[in-house]
Amino acid sequence: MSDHNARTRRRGGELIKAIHDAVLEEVLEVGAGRLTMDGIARRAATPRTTLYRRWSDPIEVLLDALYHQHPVEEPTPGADDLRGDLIRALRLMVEWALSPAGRAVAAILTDPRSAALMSEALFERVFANRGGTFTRTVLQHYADRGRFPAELLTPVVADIGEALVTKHLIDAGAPPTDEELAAIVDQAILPAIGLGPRAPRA
Amino acid sequence: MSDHNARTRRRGGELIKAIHDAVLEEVLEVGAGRLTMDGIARRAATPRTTLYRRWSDPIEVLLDALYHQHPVEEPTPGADDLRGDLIRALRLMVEWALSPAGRAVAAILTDPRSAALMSEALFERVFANRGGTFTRTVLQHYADRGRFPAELLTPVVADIGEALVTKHLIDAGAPPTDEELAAIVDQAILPAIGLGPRAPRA
DNA sequence: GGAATTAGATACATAGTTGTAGCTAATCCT
DNA sequence: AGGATTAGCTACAACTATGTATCTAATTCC
Repeated sequence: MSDHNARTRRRGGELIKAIHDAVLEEVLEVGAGRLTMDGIARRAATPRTTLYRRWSDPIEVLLDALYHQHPVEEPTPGADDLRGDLIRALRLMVEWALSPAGRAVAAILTDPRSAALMSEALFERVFANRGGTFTRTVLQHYADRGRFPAELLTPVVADIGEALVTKHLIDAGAPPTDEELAAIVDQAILPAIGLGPRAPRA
Repeated sequence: MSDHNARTRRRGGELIKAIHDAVLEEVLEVGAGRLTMDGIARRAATPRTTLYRRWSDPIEVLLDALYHQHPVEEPTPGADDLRGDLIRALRLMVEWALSPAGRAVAAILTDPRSAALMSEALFERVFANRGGTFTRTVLQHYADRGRFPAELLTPVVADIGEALVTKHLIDAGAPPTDEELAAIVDQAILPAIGLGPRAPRA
């Protein structure tokens, strides 16, 4: 019961969460390169001194915020619907990519300073739920059940869906529609696992 | 013959080129968000005033530099070697992506300020030689010659190669080797145009 | 209830970026 | 050769971010 409705003094976890939220908002607005302690502090409505007590520069704050982000939902393969499960997996990925955390990761990856500071640990944590897990989880599930030859599930094949979704986000600047996700599944992923270009139904 | 060996005063085109080169170097080092007139001017060894005479802020300089970049080499489909031509097309793309211009584009796309200022014209100019042309040119060539059903050459299919190369660059932080390019062609592109996962030779 | 902790409000000297201005001198053009 | 451009140089005032220091007061913990 730490948050009745009082505008009292924040402390510990509550304060840190507010700061984490602030960096993620800030990075969306100004980009990773233009993050400042000042900007973050203003947005979190806290004095800069509070930031310096915990972090030494803006990128540290950002990386820390990402590190404490909730992991993304995992795709859970359902009935016996490979095609549908793939589409759902990609939809999950789109959702993540559009979230503050997802967009912050994009900002970090192309910022020289931030990228250099990104630890192995964070890389794992962030990419485990992004780098190829969405689609791979589903494909693995159906490969294990013999719906297609397991040796076709190569690293390249596991990446096809995520790669195309990422490219769409970059090129179009907008998330792919469900039809576009379906096209990716039908025209790129399914053919690669031997379910020919003309076999939309799994 | 404007450049004997004299370290005389630069002017017009020569000066502008030096400035363009400077921004592209600068953006690689500090990122799009941390570009400053000051930094660019220092690197180009010219007073800031010279910059202000032409551009109003660092991002303008960067976008202008990109706009005047030489267009990338186009893939030229050769003998009758679809697979080889695809690999060569992707190799061209990797080359471009690693160039100053290619990396600058990546920096711009995830920087809120820069992205907002990127004009339609520049987007076209830059993406026409990137967004999907490498692989598409080759595929179109062979589709026209009936090497595979033309209706399989959808937008999604034309993007597969570029998407996977991009993803590799991001995830691995390094360019794909020739073997990896071959895997992309064999396991993702060729199956999508009906040349099954097990048919490495075109 | 009292001590320890920790957020909030200043304040400040330093440093870097920004636009602009004024002058000098090299280069181009005819 | 002479006039018009335009780069190079220097300076400056306004602003912003950086770290640090100091003091006050809210909250937590025992």
